[in-house]
Amino acid sequence: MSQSLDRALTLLSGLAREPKTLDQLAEEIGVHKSTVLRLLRTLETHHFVRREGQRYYRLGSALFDLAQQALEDRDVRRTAQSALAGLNARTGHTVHLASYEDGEVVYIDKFEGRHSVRMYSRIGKRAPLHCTAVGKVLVAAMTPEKQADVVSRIDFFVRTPNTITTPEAYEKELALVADRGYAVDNAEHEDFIHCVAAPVRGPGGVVLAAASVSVPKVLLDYDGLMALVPELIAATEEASVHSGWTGNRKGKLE
Amino acid sequence: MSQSLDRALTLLSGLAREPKTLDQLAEEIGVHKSTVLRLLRTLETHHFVRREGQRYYRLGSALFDLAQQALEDRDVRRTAQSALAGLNARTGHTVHLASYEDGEVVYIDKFEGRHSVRMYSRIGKRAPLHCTAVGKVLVAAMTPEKQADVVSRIDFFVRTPNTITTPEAYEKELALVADRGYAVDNAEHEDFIHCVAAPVRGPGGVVLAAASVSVPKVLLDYDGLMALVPELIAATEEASVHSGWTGNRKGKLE
DNA sequence: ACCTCGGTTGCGTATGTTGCAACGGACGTT
DNA sequence: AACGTCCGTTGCAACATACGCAACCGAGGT
Repeated sequence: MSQSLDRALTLLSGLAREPKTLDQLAEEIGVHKSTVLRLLRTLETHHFVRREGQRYYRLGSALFDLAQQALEDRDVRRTAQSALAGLNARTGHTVHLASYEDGEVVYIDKFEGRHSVRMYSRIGKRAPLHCTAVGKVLVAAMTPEKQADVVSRIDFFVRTPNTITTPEAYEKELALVADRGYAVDNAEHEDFIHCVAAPVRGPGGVVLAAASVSVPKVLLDYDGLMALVPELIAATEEASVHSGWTGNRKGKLE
Repeated sequence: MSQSLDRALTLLSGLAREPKTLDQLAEEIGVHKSTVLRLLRTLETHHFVRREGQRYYRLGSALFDLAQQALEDRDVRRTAQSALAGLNARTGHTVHLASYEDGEVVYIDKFEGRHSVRMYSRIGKRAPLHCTAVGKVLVAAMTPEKQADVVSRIDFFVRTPNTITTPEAYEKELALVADRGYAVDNAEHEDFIHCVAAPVRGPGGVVLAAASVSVPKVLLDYDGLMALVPELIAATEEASVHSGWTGNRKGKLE
C-alpha cells in the first residue's frame, strides 16, 4: 500500500463533494498542509484537480476523460442504450443499468424519470447486492460456486424493515429470481422506492448487466409495479438482442 | 512532486486505452513490477482500477463516480443541455460544449451528429485554444490582461495549412470574434472539419462556456457552415437564458 | 512432467516524502 | 497607510516509505 497515493485518492473523494481549500483538505486527511500541497500539485499536472481562483481546488478534467473512456469500454452501455431509453420514455420512470463489480453493484447508466419525486443515484455510484433488484439479478446469474462465494461475503446490513438479513433468505430469493427471470426490490433499499430488474444478456446468454425500473411507492403500489414487468422484460430482451444475444425467449436465468 | 502518485496517475492514463497486465504497465512507466503491483493495489482499494480475471487491470468505477460529480459541478452543462440538444436535433451535426481550463479547451458535453462521417472527440478531451472555434470564443471573452497573459503562453503549433501561427494574427482574429459574437474554425484544427462557435453566458453576461457546431467539409461548404450561424446563436442565447443571463441581444463579447 | 509466463512476497536500503518553521502576498480593518 | 490575519509557498533535515531485487508460486501450454 502506497501511503501518498492513498492520501491523494482520499483527497479526490473529498473534493468530489465540493471545492475545498488547502487547509480544509489537510485537516480532513490529517497531514501537514505542505504535504497536501505537493500531492495537489502532482494531481494538478495530470489534470485530476484544478485550481479555482487562488484558493480553491476542485476536480479536474482528467476525470471526465478517463471515465468516458472507461465507460466506452463497457459495451453493454452502448448496446443497451436505445432499448432502455425507450423503456424510460414509455414508463416515465427512472431506469438504471448496473453491473457487478467486486462485491457490489455499480450503476453504469441512468435514465432520469419524469416525475418530481426522484430517487437519488448517479452513474458510478455503488450499491449493495442484497437489497437491490439489480443486485439480485446479477448474483442470481452467477455460477453456483461463484454465487456461493459472493453470498458468503455479503454483509446483510439492514436498510429498511423489508431488507433481507440472512444468507438463507437471500438464496431462496435468488432461486425465485432465477426462476422468474426478474427480481423485485420491495422497498428493501430505500423506504419509499421499489424496483424491478431483469438481466441484459450477451452472446451465449451470459448476463452482461441488469436493468431496473425504480418507482416511488407514492406513484405506484406493488401491483402497479408488477404491471411494469412485461414492459421491462421486453426492453431487456431488446437490449440483449442488440448486445449479441441469440438465445430463445424463455425467461429463466442460467 | 510526488513520485509514486505521479506514477500511479500515469498508470491510469495508460489503462484508459485498454486493459493491461502488470508487466505491460511496469514496462510502460519503467519501474519494477512489484512497484506497479503496490500502486495498483492502492488504486484498487479506492476502486480506481479493477482486476479483470486474474491478469488484466482496467479502470474502475470510482472514476465514473468522481467524474459524474465533477460534471454536476459545472452547472452550465445542465442548464445548456436542452438548448444544445435541440440544436443538435435540428441540424443533425455534432454539438460541443466546452470551457476554458488552464491554457486549453475542455469538452464538457457532446451531442453526437447523425451523419456517418463524424469527428472524433469525447467529453473530457482537451484541445488547443488557437485552432478551435470554441477556444477563440473563450479567449475572446477574457479581460484584456488575462487574454494577453493566456495568448502569450499559447504554443501556436501547426495542425493544418489553415492554422493560425502567430500571436498577432490570433489577436486580430479575437477582435473579430468579439465583434461578431461568434467564431469560426475554418479547418484549422482538423483538415476535413470546420466549426462555428458562440458563447453561453450566465448572470451579468459572463461567458460560462462556448458551444460549437462541427461539420465535415464534405457535407457542407463554407457558405453552408455560415448559414448555420443564426441557428447556433439562437441556441446559445437560449442556453444563456437558462443559465441566468438577463442581458440584451447584442452579439458583442464583453 | 517440464517450461514459461505472470503475479506475489519478504527484505534491506536508499530515496522520496514528510513535518516544521519561516516567508510572502493578498485582503480587510483600524 | 500601516498593521494584522489568513493562506499558500519554499528549503531543509530526519525519517519513514516506497523501491528494486530475487526467489517463490500457480496456471497454462507443449
